[in-house]
Amino acid sequence: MKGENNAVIKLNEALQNAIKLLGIESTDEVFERPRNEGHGDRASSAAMKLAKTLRQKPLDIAKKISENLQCEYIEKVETAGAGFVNVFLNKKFYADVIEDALKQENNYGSVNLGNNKKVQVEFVSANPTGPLHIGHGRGAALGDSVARILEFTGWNVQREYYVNDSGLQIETLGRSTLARYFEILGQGNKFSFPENGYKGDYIYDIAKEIINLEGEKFLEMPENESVNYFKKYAAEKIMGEIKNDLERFRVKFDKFFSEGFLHENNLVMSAMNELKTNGFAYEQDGALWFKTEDTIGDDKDRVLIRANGVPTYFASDIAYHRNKFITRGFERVIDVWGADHHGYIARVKAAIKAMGKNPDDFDVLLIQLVNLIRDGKTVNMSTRAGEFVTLSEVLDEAGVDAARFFLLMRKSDSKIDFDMDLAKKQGNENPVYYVQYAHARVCGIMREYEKQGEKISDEKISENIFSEKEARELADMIAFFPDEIKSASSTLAPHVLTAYAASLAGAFHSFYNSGRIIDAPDSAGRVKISCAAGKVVAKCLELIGVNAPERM
RNA sequence: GCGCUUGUAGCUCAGUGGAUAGAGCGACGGCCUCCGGAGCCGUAGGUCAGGAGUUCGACUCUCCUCAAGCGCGCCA
Repeated sequence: MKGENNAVIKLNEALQNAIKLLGIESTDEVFERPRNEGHGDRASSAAMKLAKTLRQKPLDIAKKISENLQCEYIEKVETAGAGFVNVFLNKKFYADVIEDALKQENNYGSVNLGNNKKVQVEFVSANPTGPLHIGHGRGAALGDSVARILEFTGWNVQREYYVNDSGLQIETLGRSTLARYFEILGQGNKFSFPENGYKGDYIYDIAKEIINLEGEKFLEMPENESVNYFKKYAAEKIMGEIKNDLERFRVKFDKFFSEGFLHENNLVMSAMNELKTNGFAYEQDGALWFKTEDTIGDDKDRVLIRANGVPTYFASDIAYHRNKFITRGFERVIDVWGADHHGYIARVKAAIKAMGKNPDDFDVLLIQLVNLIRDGKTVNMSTRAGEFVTLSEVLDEAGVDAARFFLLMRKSDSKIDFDMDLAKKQGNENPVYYVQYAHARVCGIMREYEKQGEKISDEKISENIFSEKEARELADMIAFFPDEIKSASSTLAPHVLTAYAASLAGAFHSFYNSGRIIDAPDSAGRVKISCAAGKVVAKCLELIGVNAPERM
């Protein structure tokens, strides 16, 4: 398969053929990497898994498998423990791994898992009521990286931001801004600040802008007209700032989808009618209710349209997801939500089932809180109270690369301590520099190599380089890259790649320190290995949206 | 009360049924005549929250208990 390593494929096929010779029709068994050095370079536990179906002792099966194993890369086979098959690889394997990785250039690791199917990733979707903070940054980094990884693994990806531009929150935003407008003009007693209003300083800034643009005319205007103007102005202004922050954070969207669009085109009501027609909604106490199927996990029926005729947020969300799956034909939909919305998943899945789609095609990635730490202390944040550190401030301080790397280092559903002091450090205690440095170091070597009038040759790598442990381990890391990509893509988990990149960088640094690369007996081959490592590091960084600098 | 998530080294966390549980930071001790020392090598550090079960085999799956966070609204 394109993107995989040919040498690795041959090795795994040898295992599969050996298993088939036992009378098993098909198997997807592949070699694993044993933890313990004494257990060889690759191991398989297939014999133990097959013991039941074959009704033989695991160790006997293991012996048969090892006798059947035929592969040009295998130097020695042992059976061990309860029924492990341990394989020792020859040097040709590592040489071929590097040659194949280099030959595939930018496509190395680009395994096709998606078959060009349409998938939508919806993320950030922060309400335009205030600036993005570090938590939104985590969602942005995650959604964007997942989208990059899916693209790399053969999915047809669309990135979308859902703009909650109608409803109560925007009303509150407008009223908050209008209240500040009156306040600045010394008429604070004539329009009171809403109870759950937005208290951040940015609201004052927007009010001042309106004063500069429109003067004092809203002091005399009817409240409804003023609020309409203020909410529209403030929301657009804030949305503009959000877009600027996202662009700076290297996050691009294909579409900003407006909630207002759903209402203006009557799509919410038509979705509700469809549910009613199909028996998934009923009226009671003057409201319209969604009939939850208990099989999907939600425990009670939910209101769709209130007795006063106003649809709930859930109703818009049903219409929105109907639009994704049915109107726009996405075969798979991935939403990135804050973990505090987890109770909502069952409800939306139930709705997706009710519209005749498979809820398994809908994934929600939950992101836990980001705990910002400065000077060893937690910085508390609350959007409404106006106490928060904005994403933009974090980027000013730590830079885009450190911010993205840190936000993607952990799996999304565990909370992160974002240590501002560590992120700012330019040293080996900061993992992002460690990884970037490996890349810059490779580039430095390549520059030096070319300065000496040399270049990467077609000549095969001299196999005896791989009698050195550091070279073998680096080549082995490179051999596993396609597997890491598969894992990151199928579990929608960029942190797999940050962890892998750090290990790969470590393997390269060790290789570098174990002996000279240029001006060595096998320098042509050693440069090739370095070059392959540099390219894989660069690809990892690209997939998490971090720069791979040539100089630092 | 019910549900979701989390609990692994001093700290922050990896580990989607395989062998003796790993990494980074922090601590301690070494390595520059040399391609980039933003680096490398080594040492110490564990009741995988606790208990039971399934399995040839459990950090991983099931159940119970404990602890933390978050949900359970005709809010968004």
